[in-house]
Amino acid sequence: MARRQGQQRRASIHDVASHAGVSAATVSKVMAGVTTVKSENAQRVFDAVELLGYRVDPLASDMRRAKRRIIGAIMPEFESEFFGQMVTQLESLAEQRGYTLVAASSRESEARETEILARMHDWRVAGVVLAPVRNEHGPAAAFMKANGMTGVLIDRVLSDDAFDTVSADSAAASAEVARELLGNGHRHILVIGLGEQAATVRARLDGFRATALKLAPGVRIDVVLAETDVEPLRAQLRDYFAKGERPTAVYSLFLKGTLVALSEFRRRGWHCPNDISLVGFDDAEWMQVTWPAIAAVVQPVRQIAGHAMEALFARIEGGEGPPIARLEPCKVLMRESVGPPGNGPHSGTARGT
Amino acid sequence: MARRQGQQRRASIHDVASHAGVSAATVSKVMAGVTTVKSENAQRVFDAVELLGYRVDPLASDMRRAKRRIIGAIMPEFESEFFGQMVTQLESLAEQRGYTLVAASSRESEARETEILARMHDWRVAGVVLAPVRNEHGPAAAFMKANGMTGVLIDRVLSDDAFDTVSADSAAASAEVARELLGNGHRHILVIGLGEQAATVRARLDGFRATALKLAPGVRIDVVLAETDVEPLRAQLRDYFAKGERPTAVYSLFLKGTLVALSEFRRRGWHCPNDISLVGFDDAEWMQVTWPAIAAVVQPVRQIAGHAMEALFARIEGGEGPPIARLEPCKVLMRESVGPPGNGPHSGTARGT
DNA sequence: GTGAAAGCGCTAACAT
DNA sequence: ATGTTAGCGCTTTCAC
Repeated sequence: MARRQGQQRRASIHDVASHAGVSAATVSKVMAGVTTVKSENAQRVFDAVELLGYRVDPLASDMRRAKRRIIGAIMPEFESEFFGQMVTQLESLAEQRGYTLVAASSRESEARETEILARMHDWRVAGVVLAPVRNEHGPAAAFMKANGMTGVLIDRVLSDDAFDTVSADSAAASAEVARELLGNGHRHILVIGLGEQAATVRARLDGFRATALKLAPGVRIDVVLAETDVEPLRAQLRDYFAKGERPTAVYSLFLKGTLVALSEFRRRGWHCPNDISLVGFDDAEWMQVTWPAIAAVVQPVRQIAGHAMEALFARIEGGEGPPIARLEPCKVLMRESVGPPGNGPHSGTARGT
Repeated sequence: MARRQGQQRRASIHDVASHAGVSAATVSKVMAGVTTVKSENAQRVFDAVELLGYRVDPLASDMRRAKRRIIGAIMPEFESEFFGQMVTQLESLAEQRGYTLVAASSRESEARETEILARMHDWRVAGVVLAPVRNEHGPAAAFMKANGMTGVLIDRVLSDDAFDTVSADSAAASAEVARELLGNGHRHILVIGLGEQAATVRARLDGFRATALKLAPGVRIDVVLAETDVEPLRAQLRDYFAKGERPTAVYSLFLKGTLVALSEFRRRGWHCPNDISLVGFDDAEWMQVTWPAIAAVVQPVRQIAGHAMEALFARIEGGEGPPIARLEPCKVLMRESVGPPGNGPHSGTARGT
């Protein structure tokens, strides 16, 4: 039987006040936990609150206060484990401080990113956690500066002259990947990535290359970088292998690259680690259960979220001082997709389904 | 050089009014697109708006209006592709109608679910899209009813006597899976799932069983259902195989079950589809690139989100009538993880890494 | 056509 | 210790 939907009017602070026989101001004080209220009156307020099911309207409350207790979060996407976990963390941390998190996805578009930011500014959010599509030099960060917004930049950033930044220590993690691969004896390695996320991809590439060259000056490092999207990368990778290149290991600088690499291996009938080794930046749940399990760099989501919120609230509460750039250490999980080179010969021909 | 963060006061409607030499009421009308304003005055308002960078404060605006243009979305989690895509879709649809989506994760807890809902009620959201942890009979839906909230239930629901519901047609999809597996010759199939999400899991199980039995009355269908969490399921599955059970195919009723099944196969050294076939409810990007690719039921996220929002806005705008229960058709993607049984003998001993 | 007045639900000074 | 007053930024009658 269709119950009628629709909001019956909720009790307001005045309803409570008249039920309790006090003024709205007193109710407000009781709700705020001010102790200077006569305990008898406080009790009457509590009773009325109970009776009427009264709850403070956070919007009306914020309206009067100086700052709104809303934090905005802008992520490039919500579909990956990484950003999903990030939003979950941020939400929970905001909530702990009595703030509401409003999250939005820029869907990898800088234009949308700025639009969302403008809307968050309209909402007069207390602060923003921005995971920019590209890096700290994009239009969104500029908008935040121009409008005096409070914010923290995370993930695809290194450091900024106006905002605190928190990201994974890509360079250090990549250096460790280099040590592992070189230690396994690899001397011809392909690195794949998406170029425009400059900040972090550059750090990952440089960190890898520097350490690899130090450990084995003769190592050959090929790089396949696409500009914006993942499909061009797939095409470039296909060309690369079609030319007859036969690296013994691939290091993918981002999650979708790992998927692309895997699917290209499949097309050619190569198996890890016998035909080729694979390590990816960014871990995912499925990587442990595939055969073979895929080695991956695990980003410390909780630390990034935690330090981002810490920094943000410090600024919201008026904290001064130069911006701080944090790099959080990653874990590198070496799984079965990595082994010594040349365990099995490459099959020279593609043989996919 | 640390630029000072912090909001300089934004222009209010009164600032615009005085700059334009009109009243706030007129500015409000111009912003709302009312046409009865003298075009000369309208122009002066536009100029002032431009000059001051004025934008309506949506919260203050909602304060005065009857209903707030905020939609709440509550998902069990944000970490999976399915719910990530769902939130992205919902956000975009809400935005198209001039609403803001506030999303929150119940983290698979009914207690938290109700808490979040209470907070959304405090926010006086216009409506809620709730993907309940369990099913339509949980405390959250009850809270919504008790408080006269407007809402739509999605995903782990079948139908409700108070709210519109939208979910994937689990039964039909499972029937198709049954046809595929039986058609391949399987006569001993294991179905695994998580029991407490009763609504959909039950539909998936029943849909599968009914069709399987119709096609081959002698088929043996084993069921391993865990109550709440995924780890107990893993344990039960391990016991099941340890007893010497050797089904030729496994149908997992939910994503994490597919991962668990895969990892158990690995422990035992079984490969798909030669040693055992596998189909999972819920698709994921990685399933196409693993070796072998995993067959999966693809839920129509866009349709679910679209119809949910349609139904929700219809109710928000006062639509009456009995609740509608929609079932959206799924796609079943048969991939390499499914083949005829007995292509290769099971290796009787575990041989994992 | 336009503006004055009255709030939405709340809180913060300031009186009392 | 409590109530009164004055708004936060906006919209909406309702006179003019």
